[in-house]
Amino acid sequence: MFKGVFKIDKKIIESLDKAGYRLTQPRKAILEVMKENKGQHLTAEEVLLAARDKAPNIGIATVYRCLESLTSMDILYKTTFDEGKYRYELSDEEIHRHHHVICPACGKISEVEEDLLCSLEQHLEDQGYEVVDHHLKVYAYCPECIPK
Amino acid sequence: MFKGVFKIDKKIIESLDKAGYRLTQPRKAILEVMKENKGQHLTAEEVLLAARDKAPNIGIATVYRCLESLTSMDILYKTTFDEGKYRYELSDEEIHRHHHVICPACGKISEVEEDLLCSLEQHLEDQGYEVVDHHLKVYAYCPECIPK
DNA sequence: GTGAGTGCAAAGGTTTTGCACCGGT
DNA sequence: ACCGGTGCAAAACCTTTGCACTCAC
Repeated sequence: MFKGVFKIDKKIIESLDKAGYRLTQPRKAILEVMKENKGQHLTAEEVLLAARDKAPNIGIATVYRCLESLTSMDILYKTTFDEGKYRYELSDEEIHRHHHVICPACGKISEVEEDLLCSLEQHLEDQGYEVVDHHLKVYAYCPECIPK
Repeated sequence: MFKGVFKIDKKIIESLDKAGYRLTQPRKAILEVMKENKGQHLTAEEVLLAARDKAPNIGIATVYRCLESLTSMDILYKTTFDEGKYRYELSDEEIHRHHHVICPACGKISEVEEDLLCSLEQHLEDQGYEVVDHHLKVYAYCPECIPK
């Protein structure tokens, strides 16, 4: 078991341990960065820059490999907002489903809390599907950007 | 006005003309390909291969440039299913909103007809947003792929 | 001590861009 | 005839991979 770690949730440490992953300096740095930016959607490049403060020698390949393994463990959620690159966010156990509102003008991304898709998922399950996850992106001008 | 074109919808021809775009051989080929594959989600590469039958000298750069301009005119819809590349489909005026069901096992993409998001959009508009579009992706094992 | 994990650099895949030429209007 | 559009090749990006070295266990 790993010792002397306080900045990262015990639950995450245990998941890593259970999956046989070592808690290395780069992984620690990345987890801290993701925790410090909870609710944000970071690119690999952004994670790299922030992680360099904690682990100066970290390289982009390591960032990608760590983000990938953390995503496969459901510690992170990987998505894209159609910009030609991926973004990662810390998974929140309370909110498994992802609802994002994207403003076409300022690009701000906010979260919608409501889960109003239960009936749709029920409908699919009635047809023999087994729903695993969903991702809803709503494109909407935010109050500050509404065009006149 | 363009003459001698029958394979492409008059409405699309008029849109192109009104926007000042010429109806060139490559654009014609691409529009035909998209029409022949209505309901499918094609990559630029797939469009290129299919378009070569109609315009043998067409290059990938032209495909990207055409797909881009057609997308900006809302003739095509551009999206991604998190594979590291974009896919394009012919826009359907009757269905402005995009609901896709993606099977994690076989990768098949099907469409959901229902629009069950009216209440969510109403909720956002009450908060001062102006909803423009949305894209819902549901990840669900299709009946043939349900794991035992 | 051992092998998972790392850092670097090179490669891979998709998309964009520069530029001279072509072809729709 | 004009100039938007094209084709080719090169460049730009983001992401992945190969390999020798390191460090968490």
